[in-house]
Amino acid sequence: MLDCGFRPDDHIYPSAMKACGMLSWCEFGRSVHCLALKTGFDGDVFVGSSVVDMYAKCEEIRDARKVFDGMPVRNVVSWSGMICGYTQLGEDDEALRLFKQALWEDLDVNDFTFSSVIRVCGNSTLLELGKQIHGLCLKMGYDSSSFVGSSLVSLYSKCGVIEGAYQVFEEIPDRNLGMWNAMLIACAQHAHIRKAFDLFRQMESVRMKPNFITFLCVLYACSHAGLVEEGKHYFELMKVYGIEPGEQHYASMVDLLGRAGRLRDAIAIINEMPIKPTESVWGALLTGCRIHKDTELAVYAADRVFELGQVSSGMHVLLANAYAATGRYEEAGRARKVLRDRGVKKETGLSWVEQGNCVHTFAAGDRRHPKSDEIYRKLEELGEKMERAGYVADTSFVLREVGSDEKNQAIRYHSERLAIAFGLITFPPERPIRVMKNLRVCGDCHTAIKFMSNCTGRVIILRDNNRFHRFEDGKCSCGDYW
DNA sequence: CTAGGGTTAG
Repeated sequence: MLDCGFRPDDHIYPSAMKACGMLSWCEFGRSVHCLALKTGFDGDVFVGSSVVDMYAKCEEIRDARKVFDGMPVRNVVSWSGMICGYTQLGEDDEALRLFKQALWEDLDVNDFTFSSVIRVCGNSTLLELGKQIHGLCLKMGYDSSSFVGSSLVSLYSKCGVIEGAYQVFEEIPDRNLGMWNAMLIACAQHAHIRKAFDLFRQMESVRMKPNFITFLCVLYACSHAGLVEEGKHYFELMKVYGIEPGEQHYASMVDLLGRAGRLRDAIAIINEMPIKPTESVWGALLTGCRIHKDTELAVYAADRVFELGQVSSGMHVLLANAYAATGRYEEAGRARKVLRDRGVKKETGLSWVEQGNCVHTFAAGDRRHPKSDEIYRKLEELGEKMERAGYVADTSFVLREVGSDEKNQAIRYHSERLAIAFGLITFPPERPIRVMKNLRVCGDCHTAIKFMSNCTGRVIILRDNNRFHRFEDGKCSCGDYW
């Protein structure tokens, strides 16, 4: 067009920008942006908004912000684009700050804006803030949108309030695929397996066509319940719907079979894959190996990961832990040394609990919390009760070679226990204690928390890196399969 | 007379 001597106008620039953003063609986008500046279109709100979006999609958020700040006129699209840009990069704080500023400046936010900002709350498990924004949404009449609805379903689910997710789902009868998928994944995370299968049937009966994400959701549900046959059924069903299984579906199947102890079947799936197995596929196998203590196979899988030339810290930790779990501390140490030499950091285990507008975070053995003394006293006191009820600490989950006293100490103060104790001394008895953790809960803590729920009569909801555990009356919703 | 920019689910 330019070669033919035509000049782009205020309609053409946004389209060109959109294309650059979708392709992540940052440099090309920058040139078009320059041309818009030179030809005097930079003051146009459509052009400006599209430039903001283009830079945000190219992960050049600072350039996006520079353009945003320089816009003479901004509207709801410009604000939403900027907020959404921050959410896509995981800059949750900045997204929320901007949203607040938009409200402060009396700008009308709409369903686009709400959907983005609710997602932020979900990602950061900010239940209280999320609820407030949900309320605002109702007040402003944006609560019937499927986009807002799926963000809300996901928010409540991620924050451990599955009832809230169901309620939002029921209240929005006009559901699109994203909303069904959000509800499905919520069921999977909370181990409401029959409900997940029900939903899938309902989708079929209302002729909502599942997509590749839908199948990831149901496979995930099967994996969490150890339902191998059902998983195979859905995997086969993909063909009927004409959906080619991707890397993630294979990883899911390997995860399902591996967790269920069918490690040979898992290997068979990998061998039959028409595409090259990726790190996540081998990672799923490693997880199965760890659970079922098959160190030989774990080493084999780890070797394959090394061949891919990729290093992610989780992968090395899996290998190191596989060695340690069978008492081969020397090799575990060697694996850790590889981690250190390559500068890979193991993620610190953290647990957090939300109270009002605060998030209280704990690490294992942490004494930094102002209420530390009270928390540890609570754990001591509760520990005695638990032991009288039959709890015995299982120190095989301590993955370091230390004396048994030290092991006992290490395991008593894992981060989730500190967070739960904080909840016990802070929240009224009828309120469930919701704790989030970034790593997998260890077997001993899982047992201990069952005793805790029994000895205190409290409902404890713990999210680990993978799923939710709901402890009540000495039992866990995962049925001890996780 | 028409036309352009921003969202969800893993």
